[in-house]
Parts: sequence; structure tokens; C-alpha cells
Amino acid sequence: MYELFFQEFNKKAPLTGEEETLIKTYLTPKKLRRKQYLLQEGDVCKAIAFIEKGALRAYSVDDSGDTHIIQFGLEGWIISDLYSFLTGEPATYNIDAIEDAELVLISKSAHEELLRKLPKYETFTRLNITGAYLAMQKRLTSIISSPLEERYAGFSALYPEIVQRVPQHMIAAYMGLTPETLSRIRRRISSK
Amino acid sequence: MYELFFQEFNKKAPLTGEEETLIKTYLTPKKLRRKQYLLQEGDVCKAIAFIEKGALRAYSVDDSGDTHIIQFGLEGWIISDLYSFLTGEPATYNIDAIEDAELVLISKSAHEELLRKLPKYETFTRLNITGAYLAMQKRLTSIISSPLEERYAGFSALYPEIVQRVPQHMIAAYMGLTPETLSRIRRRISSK
DNA sequence: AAAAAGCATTGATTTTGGTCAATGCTTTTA
DNA sequence: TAAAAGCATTGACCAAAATCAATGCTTTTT
Repeated sequence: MYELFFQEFNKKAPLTGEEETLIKTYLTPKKLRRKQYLLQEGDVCKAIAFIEKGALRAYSVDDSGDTHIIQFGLEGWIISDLYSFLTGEPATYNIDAIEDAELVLISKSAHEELLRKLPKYETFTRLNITGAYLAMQKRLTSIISSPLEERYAGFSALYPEIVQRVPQHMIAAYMGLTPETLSRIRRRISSK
Repeated sequence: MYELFFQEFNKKAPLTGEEETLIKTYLTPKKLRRKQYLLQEGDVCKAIAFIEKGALRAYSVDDSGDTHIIQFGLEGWIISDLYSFLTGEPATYNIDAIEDAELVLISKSAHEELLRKLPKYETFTRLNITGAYLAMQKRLTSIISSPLEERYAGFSALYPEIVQRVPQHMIAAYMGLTPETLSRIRRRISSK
């Protein structure tokens, strides 16, 4: 249990056996069926989720009913509404499972206590957020500077797993375009 | 010296006098004239810069000569090409001063040593990157989900300082549009 | 197994933002 | 202080993506 979680943790901050045992007492496993919510807009995000298995998405739905995907999550990634988690404000995102999933939850109190007790947990947290920041910056840069075709090509080169496992209309919602436009872009790319 | 820097540091992780003295030995002040580079694309980013005074921008220039602004920085903010700083790869951004500026530099070796020696510095770093992550997520969300007018209105409500101090064509480059389009949006907004 | 819902694709049309070009200011530079 | 460069605005035109609509699959649900 928690294999992947500790594999990732040890990459970022190598742990002793006792430390692992200690951390385990703070973790909660959770299974999610496809289409089930982990979090709904308006609720407070009570935990950070590490993905052991499956695929999830964080998204919002605007006034006109369009969904906008903020983040995908696959095995080894972390997903949450971090703003809500940190501030206790109601979440502005929904998070649900695109595939059946197995998660490792870290509750707010567990997070805070681990930060206080275990410097390696702060390192783990710092490196996670740094990685997420750099990934998001890459995404943002490509949005403001690359033409659409390049953007999609870059995305599918960087995240082939997502392209394989996630329906196209969700990728369109992630890229900020309509499914029709994405379909046409794919055709243009494949005909070259 | 370093007033604002320690003010911000103490907000995130309160320091003793000795700790402040220690940290000061790792810091380097730097002044920058308007239009001077702090970093040029292709060079390795050797330091993180905390802005005591002035305004800077991080940006890239694409093949067709268009500039794309990744980040603005004002007093109290941190600016760098973090990816280059952390990996030692050549920077993909330029950073220069929009106004004359006073900076506090933290070199790579200083950063690493402080992380090792002083847990509070890791906390400071973690909270900085977390704040930057949340700010960028807000920006990204508004890009993929809000219509242009709303995006500009949201931006100028959130960062009135930037709107006042930075030329409009740079704000256009930050939002991923042409100066002409931004000018038209502003007119539409003001005529309501 | 049949019905329904979800999905990707394509076409026709409309909307939005980009491009090209010109003008009048203001700020730098010589 | 004169010349030049930089900047914001406006207009006419063009290109790209959104919208609306229809079709044929595939997957889910009953």
C-alpha cells in the first residue's frame, strides 16, 4: 500500500523506515469510481490527493455551462484545490475521476502536523509545488506564445498518456478551445 | 538595507536577530537602470532576485519577433527564470527593468546553503513558490475561461499598480494579444 | 438486445481578434 | 531644441476560431 507515494517521496527526500511508518499513520487511502467526485465546487477542499492509480481532472463550469479543465492528474501526480485547501475558502473547482482511481489522501491537519514535525515532509511539499509551478509555467507560456497547432503538438508530445486515456473533448476544455476546433487541428496535423 | 526583503521574510517565517544577520551574509544588493538586463536568454540564471524597488519583466521573443511577457515584478515580488536557476540549463527568458530598480540577489550556492542550514529559509521558499503557483493558476484560469473584456477587467482590478506603471503594449504582451486589440477592449470597457 | 446518451467529425455561417496602415502625441536622443 | 523613436489609437480588411447544425459511431444504461 502507498507504493507509488513512497517511491515519489523517496525520490525527493529519502526516508528511513521509521519515518515511513510515521508518515503512514497520517495517510488515508480512498478509491473512486469513474465519474465520482473527489471535490465539488462550493465545498471546502479537506485533503490533498496523491494518485496511486487512475486519472482525474480538476475543472470549473462557467455561467454558460462550458467546462474548463484546470488540471489533469495521472499516477504519481497530486491533485487538489490548493487555494481552498490552504485558506479554507469554498472550492472553485470540481475534481472527479476520469477512470476508476486509487488515491492517498493527506488531510489538512495531517499536512500541518507533518510540516511541523518532519522537515523532509516540507522538502517533499516544496519540491512538489515547485514541479507543479514549472509545469504550469510551461503550459502558460505555450498558451500565450505558440500557435494552436504547435500547442497541441507540444502537449501530446509532453503528455502522450493523457492523449491516450482522456477523451478529446476534455483535452479541448483543457486547451481552452471547442471540440470542433481541436478535431480540425488534429486533422491538419495528421495530414502532414 | 534589505528592509522590504526582511519584512516579507518575517511575515512568512519570523526570524531572530541572529538569523537575520546570518542571512544577510548570503545576500547581494544590485541596482538596475531602466532597460538594463538582469538576465538574457541563453545565459544561465545565477540568482533569484527579490525586488526592493522598481518594476521588472520576464519575457521571451519568438521567431517572428513578438515578445511574450511571462511575469511582471514589482516591490516585494521575486523574479527569476526558476527553471534555469534550478537546473543550470540556459535561460529561455529575458529579464529586464521597466523602471530603475533595486534588487536583493540570492545566488544558487547561497540558496542551497540556506536551504540546508536554515529550516525557516525552506519555509520562506515554500511559501513563495506556493504564492507564485496560486497567482499563476488564477491567471491561467482566467485565460482559458473568461472572455477578453473580463480578463482585462480582472487583471486591472487585481494589479492596478501594474496598469499604472507599465506601458500598455507590455500588458498586451502579457495577456497574449496585440496592442491594437487591447486598446479596443479598453475603449469598450470605458464606454460602459 | 434495444434505446439512449456521449462522442468525434464535418460543413456552413458568424464572430472575434489579427494584420496592415496611418495619425497625433509624448518621450528620448542627438 | 530639433529630430527621431516609441506609443496609443483608429480604420479597413483578413484570418482564425466559435457557433449552429447534422451525421455516424461507440459506449452506457435499461
